[in-house]
Amino acid sequence: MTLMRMSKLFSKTLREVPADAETEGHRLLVRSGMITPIAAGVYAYMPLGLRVLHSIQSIIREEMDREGPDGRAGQELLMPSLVPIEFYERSGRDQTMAEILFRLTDHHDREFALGPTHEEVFVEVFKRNVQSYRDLPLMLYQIATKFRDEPRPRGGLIRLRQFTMKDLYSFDVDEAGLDVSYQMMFDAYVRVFERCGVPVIPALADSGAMGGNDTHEFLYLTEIGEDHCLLCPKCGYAANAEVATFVKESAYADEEAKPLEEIDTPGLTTIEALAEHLGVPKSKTCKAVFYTVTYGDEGGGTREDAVLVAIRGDMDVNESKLKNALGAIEVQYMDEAAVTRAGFVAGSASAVGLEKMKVVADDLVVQERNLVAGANKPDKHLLNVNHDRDWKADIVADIALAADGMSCSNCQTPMDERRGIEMGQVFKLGVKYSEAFEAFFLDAEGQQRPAVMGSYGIGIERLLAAIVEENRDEAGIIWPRQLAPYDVHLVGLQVEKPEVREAAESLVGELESAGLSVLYDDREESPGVKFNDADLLGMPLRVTVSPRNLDKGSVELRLRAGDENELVARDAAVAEIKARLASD
RNA sequence: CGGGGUGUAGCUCAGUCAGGCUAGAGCGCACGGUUCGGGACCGUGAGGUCGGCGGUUCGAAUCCGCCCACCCCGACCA
Repeated sequence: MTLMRMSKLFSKTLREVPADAETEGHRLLVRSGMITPIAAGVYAYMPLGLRVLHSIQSIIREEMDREGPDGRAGQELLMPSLVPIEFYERSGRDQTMAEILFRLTDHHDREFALGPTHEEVFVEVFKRNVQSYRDLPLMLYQIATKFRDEPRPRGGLIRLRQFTMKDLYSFDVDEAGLDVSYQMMFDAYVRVFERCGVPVIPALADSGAMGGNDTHEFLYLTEIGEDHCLLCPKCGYAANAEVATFVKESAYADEEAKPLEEIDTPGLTTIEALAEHLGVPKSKTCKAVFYTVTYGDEGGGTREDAVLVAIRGDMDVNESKLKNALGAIEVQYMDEAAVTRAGFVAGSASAVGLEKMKVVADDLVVQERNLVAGANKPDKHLLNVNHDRDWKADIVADIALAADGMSCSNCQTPMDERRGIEMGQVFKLGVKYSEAFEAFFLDAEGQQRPAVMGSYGIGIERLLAAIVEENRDEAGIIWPRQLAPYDVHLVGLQVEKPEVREAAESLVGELESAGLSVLYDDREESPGVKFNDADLLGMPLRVTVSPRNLDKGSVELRLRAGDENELVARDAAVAEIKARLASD
């Protein structure tokens, strides 16, 4: 359809916004009638909104199908949403993703999940079709609906429970091949976001429940984002706060160890209060934080344990790093009540004298000398606590959270902390799934080897949300030309007058013949209503046909992104319109 | 899952604290008329299980209990 008459258009614009609209972009999408909320994290996509989603998908398909240097390219297919639970049991993700998995049971008590992601299904299908290295490399993808029972959907289209994802999976003979696939997808993603008019930065990320090694997220930087990342203004280092490293300079490593001393600290249960009372910087203290840790075991079950985490008092624990250091499925912060219940002294805890408890220490705190730490007795702390002498960590690792102003580990420049939304992520998975599913191929030497995999996702609705967030003003959406539902918004004023209607209809015909798509406002509404709707809906170019203009033998053009009206001769209208759109 | 909030017409909301006649407004919608370059105006009209169930009461949108949905903060999250 290259023409839509607004008198026939199913969705209508809203003068008032549903109260629960969240971000400005979300408000505009709802007000413009492009999307309609159905349930928490579930939306209906109306005709105009769907056209944009389709345009986004076309761009993504073009970039996925583009041939790489050695001729490899994505091939599109479609996997089911209904996936037998065994698939996820086999990869262990029925456990690691248990909370977000939508499960259902059929009439024969057979269990299924609504696919939250499809590594398992792709690797199974791969296995059935590939036996030889001659078939590799392969890149398979789909654009399909995913289901995730998010504990808390939010931000309009930012965190949905049902959404569309483009997910591509690469299969290579070895790591070197994976590197090629990964780089290809990385480059393709840069092009996709560029073409969609959304600025992103690739940032180092955590692979989390996906498994695997290298991974980058493509972050759209915005105040409404839920991810935190650290950016180095000098060398360009960019990383999600979950994995961001920074320079840790020890402050007291050179001090002579002094004798341990117990002091009274009545009522001092926070690092701030303690440091202030003693007149020392927070960095001179050692903070103890307790976590309940969940590990997966061989049988597919889980077991829990408690750990004490020691970190310098001026820093916070990075739970992702902690989880990775422990090889755990989950770590859960123990609040004061839980700590007390577990028999520890909240506010005066430390690893000193704590037997048979696993202790994880940040790699900085173990270097420092003569720190202040809890005495594990109410209202008592210890001075001059030293690692090795007074306590010993079972695991020493970088588990500190990077924060604004900390120094870049590449170039020592202070980094900026920013918020962002993850638009897409690329993972080097390695052989985790191919081994679990025995997806082997025979190499040139006749050796059986697991395919080396990568996986690459883009959230389509999230991208839509970012596009609107990025391309708007007070009046409405300003679609980038390549994504606009229609090229031209043709407004007929006083269309009940035959001369206006005839002029508008004939111009519509000419525009269609010229290959342009047209949203034609043929409603009998006042000019204000029509202009405001045109601004709200955001087509790149507005063309006004009215008695006033026709009297001058003209029509009027106005770029949505600009603020100038321009009269052009009716006879030259199509050529002028094409020129305006091309230069937009 | 913890904390907070909201649920009354298609939308935005008032009315609930202090129970009382046919439950209201604006916008939208329908019809008629006047208008026509930035969300016009006049008139007429349709539209409601007051989130649900139960209770208290002569009487419940209003008080009590349970439940549900949605939103916000946190936990959580590829």
